[in-house]
Order: sequence, then C-alpha cells, then structure tokens
Amino acid sequence: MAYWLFKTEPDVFGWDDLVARGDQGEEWDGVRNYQARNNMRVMKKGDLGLLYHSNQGKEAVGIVEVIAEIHPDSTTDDTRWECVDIKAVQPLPRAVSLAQVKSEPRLTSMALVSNSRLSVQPVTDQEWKIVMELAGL
DNA sequence: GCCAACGTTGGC
DNA sequence: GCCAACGTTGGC
Repeated sequence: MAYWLFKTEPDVFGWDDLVARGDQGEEWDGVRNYQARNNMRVMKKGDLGLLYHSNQGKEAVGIVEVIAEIHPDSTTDDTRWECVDIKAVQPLPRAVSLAQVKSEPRLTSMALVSNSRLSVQPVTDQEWKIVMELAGL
C-alpha cells in the first residue's frame, strides 16, 4: 500500500467538508497538473493519504483513504484530466504543521518541503511513520 | 500584499 | 526544441 498527500485550501474545500461527505467521499477534481495527475493514476483503492491545508493552517489535519481509482474528472471535457475519489478516515490527534515538517531532520526530503507547489504528492513509508508519530498516532 | 519557484504557452 | 513571457501557487 502506498501513501500520499493531498493539498487543499480549507477556504474552498477543507477537512470539515470532506468529513461532511461521509463514506461517499469526494471526487478530487480540479487538478490541472500532470505530475499531480500522474500520482493519482497509480493510486490504488485503500491507499492512505494526508490531507494538508495550504494557506490557512499550513498543516496536515487528517487521514484520508482512496475509495475510487482514476477516472475522468467530471468538471471538464478535457480527457487529459482525471482524478480519484477520497474519503475522510480520521482526524490527526495533533495536526502536523509545515514548520514541524521543516524542522524534523528526517522529513527534509518530503515533497511538501522540496516541491511545495505540487498538489498531490507521494509520501514514503518512512515519512508516513514519522508524521504519524508527530501526530500522536 | 509581495515575491520566489515553478509550470505552461507560444513565437521563433 | 529553445526560451522568454506569463500565470499560478503558496509561504511569509
């Protein structure tokens, strides 16, 4: 199983919104970046991810699960853009901030630091474990 | 609100 | 296929 990180602006669609969708989850549409799309293409049902709030908060706030693999993005007719569906699994007992990630020596190679603009990022097993520690899990 | 970093577009 | 111009993202 692989791990991921999904970035979102809480003003537009945040953790609370995803929780409100319940088990039916939400189509992660609107991604218009090839790297981010390519990451979604290789996701498998059951993969887990972090939900990260950019701009407001700048912290990972919850764990999400991939519930539908890659399919066309219903918000566009452009066939280049595809997406997955995700649902909220559980909130992190302690949100993990960008500042924490940056100051943790073992996390300096996380895409969140090295490629901060990428909206859907891979997270390694090792990174996941460390983030879970920081989150209190 | 500024600006650095990065991706995309389009002229050549 | 290169690269300048432009737009967007996201931290500060």
